[in-house]
Amino acid sequence: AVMILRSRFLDARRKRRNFNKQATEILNEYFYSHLSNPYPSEEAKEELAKKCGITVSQVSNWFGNKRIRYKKNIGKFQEEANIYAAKTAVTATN
Amino acid sequence: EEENTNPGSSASSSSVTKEGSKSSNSSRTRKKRCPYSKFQIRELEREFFFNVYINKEKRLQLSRMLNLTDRQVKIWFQNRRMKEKKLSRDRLQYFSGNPLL
DNA sequence: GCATGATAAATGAC
DNA sequence: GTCATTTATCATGC
Repeated sequence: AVMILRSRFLDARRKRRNFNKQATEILNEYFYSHLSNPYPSEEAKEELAKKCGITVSQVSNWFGNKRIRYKKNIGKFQEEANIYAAKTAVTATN
Repeated sequence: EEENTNPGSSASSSSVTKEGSKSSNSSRTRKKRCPYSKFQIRELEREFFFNVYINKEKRLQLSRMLNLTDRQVKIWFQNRRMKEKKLSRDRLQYFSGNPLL
């Protein structure tokens, strides 16, 4: 029994699984609404993790990857940026 | 699998002039990340098993054997300790979740 | 075939 | 020393 759990834990680590659409939505919302400083605090990470149903480490990984990949090719994310900018504009202006 | 010889990653030859030196740049050029070979990893892991903290003496010895700088060995142990800590955290979180069983 | 999440070297703050 | 991070690389999904 323990062996099963252990093996499942070991190979479940590096085997990648995409996050569900809702989680990605939440993460992107935060990222593009904090584009000038996309560094969530520890508390913010915990909250995001809870809302997304993932671990804090996964949140950190996501932001790390997002930051550098965005920086490396801003053009590729322009459309995505506009989408989330419009989405959060409502709350920003009100 | 090759083992990096010069960290400067610069071109060939000469080299050993106290690499890096600072002729001008203090740190503008970040060293390119180069994955270590299986052999290097095995030896590092072996030492880590005996000692999570490595002394300066063994560090120098190990760095020579693996053709790495002391700084690289030092950094490797630091990263390895962080990895161990994270593994413990994940393990705890995973088993506490009790998804099945 | 790239997109994406996780991990491995390397840096810097403290 | 720890630790968040940057960056490249790895491994997988699709």
